[in-house]
Amino acid sequence: MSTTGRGLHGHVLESLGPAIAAGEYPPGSVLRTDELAQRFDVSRSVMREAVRVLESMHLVESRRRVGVTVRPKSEWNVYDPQVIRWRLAGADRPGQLRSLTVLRSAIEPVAAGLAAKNATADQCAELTECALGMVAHSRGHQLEGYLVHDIAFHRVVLTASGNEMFARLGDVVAEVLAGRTHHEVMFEDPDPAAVTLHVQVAEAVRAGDAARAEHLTREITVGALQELDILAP
Amino acid sequence: MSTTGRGLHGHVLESLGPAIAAGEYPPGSVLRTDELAQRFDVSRSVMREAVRVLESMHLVESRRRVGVTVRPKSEWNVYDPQVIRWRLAGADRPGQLRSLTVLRSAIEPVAAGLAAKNATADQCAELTECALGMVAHSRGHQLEGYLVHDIAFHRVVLTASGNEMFARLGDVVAEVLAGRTHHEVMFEDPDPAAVTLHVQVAEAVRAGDAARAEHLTREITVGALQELDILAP
DNA sequence: CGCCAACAAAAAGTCAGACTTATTCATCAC
DNA sequence: GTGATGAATAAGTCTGACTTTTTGTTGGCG
Repeated sequence: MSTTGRGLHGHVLESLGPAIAAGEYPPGSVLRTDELAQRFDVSRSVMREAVRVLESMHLVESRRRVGVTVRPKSEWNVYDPQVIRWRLAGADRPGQLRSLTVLRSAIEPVAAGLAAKNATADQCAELTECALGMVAHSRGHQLEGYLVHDIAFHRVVLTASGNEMFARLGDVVAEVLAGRTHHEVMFEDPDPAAVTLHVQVAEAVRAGDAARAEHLTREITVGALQELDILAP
Repeated sequence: MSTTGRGLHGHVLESLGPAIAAGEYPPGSVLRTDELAQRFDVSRSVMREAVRVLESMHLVESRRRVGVTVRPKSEWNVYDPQVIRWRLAGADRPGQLRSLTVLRSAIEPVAAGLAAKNATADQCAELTECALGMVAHSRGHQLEGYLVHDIAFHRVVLTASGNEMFARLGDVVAEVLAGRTHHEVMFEDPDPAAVTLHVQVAEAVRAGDAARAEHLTREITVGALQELDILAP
């Protein structure tokens, strides 16, 4: 599932990245390339490549004579899927999940509205298929099957919006939904009302009713916010 | 203004990144590290570091025996500020500006609503200061001064929302606003209605009126969409 | 006592070359 | 035609020497 890990430098990243993302090294901490190379038992070339990648994510800054310093969290490229994964794997997973859910609540309704205008016939069909799959797996503890269709549903909506920025949030939404199912309390079957809303969104998109698609999706995201107690009930 | 450029590998990136982002190399194009190193007159080590960064942005993929292949645009990390800058500097600048403006229209109203709940007293003061600055520079071709306060205003709102994901869009919004002023037709003074809206948003945030702040900001973004003919007038 | 300049140390940056490894393609036997 | 064998290729890795920038210190001078 993870995209990195190929090559030695990937291996190093997989170990060092999460550590930094988890705040193990407070902002301003200084790492030396040579020391890191020794610690991970790789050559300086490999370690330098890893540092370059961390630098491109704005997790660290490399300066001559001083070393590799960890940047404050406020400067990180928090939209980098890799960084998101690393943070979700770490200590501030709950906070990260909250931030991302709020982001969802802003993006997805607008995306659904655009999808109603721009979705192709194929995408409409795929959407109803996903919604029906959700219905089919909504009862009797088929959480995994439900999740698959839920993820696919939201991914199609984001893609069908026609906006590339929205489309690229598909992976993020997938992480959030999967996280909710796997790590949060989610032993019971999904809320029937939420399932119905998804079906209705699919209908609205097919009908080209942008306002309705947006409104219904907003109700879905409001539900997601309430689950995390971000909104008052 | 640009964060990259330090070191040889930065120079290479500054040249190769925009070229790829501009679509100069169609998806699937194959580059060889050694050839690139020769072309840019740098050592392989340096070129490898540059390629690693491009790889972390998902602009290219490096595979043994085949080379460095350019990925399809749909896989790029389009939220990477560097990638955004590169694309804004290239041929599909208009499309990029449209995508980002739509993104703004989704994010900023929600951010303003949250800001109304979470903004500190300092942030409220800063906000009104920005709004007043906009008013002060809204007449008599003081576009640069107006822009500075406009950017600051939106940055404060995004930061005051308390959501780190929103906060990190400050730079993106700045790019969009600056782009509109510098490269689009913007010879006349800003729309007085827009200026008023900003002042009112500042008031709503200070008053803690989330719904009003969100609604007013939505009106601002609708105006931005109309400017680009994304919405019917 | 304070300030500026020269100097020395430290760590990243750069380079060149040799070697390893995975992958692909072509060849050949079956 | 299919599957195994092998050679070619380009990335991956390592090492060691060298350069450059930055920082902190030292020492001289006002």
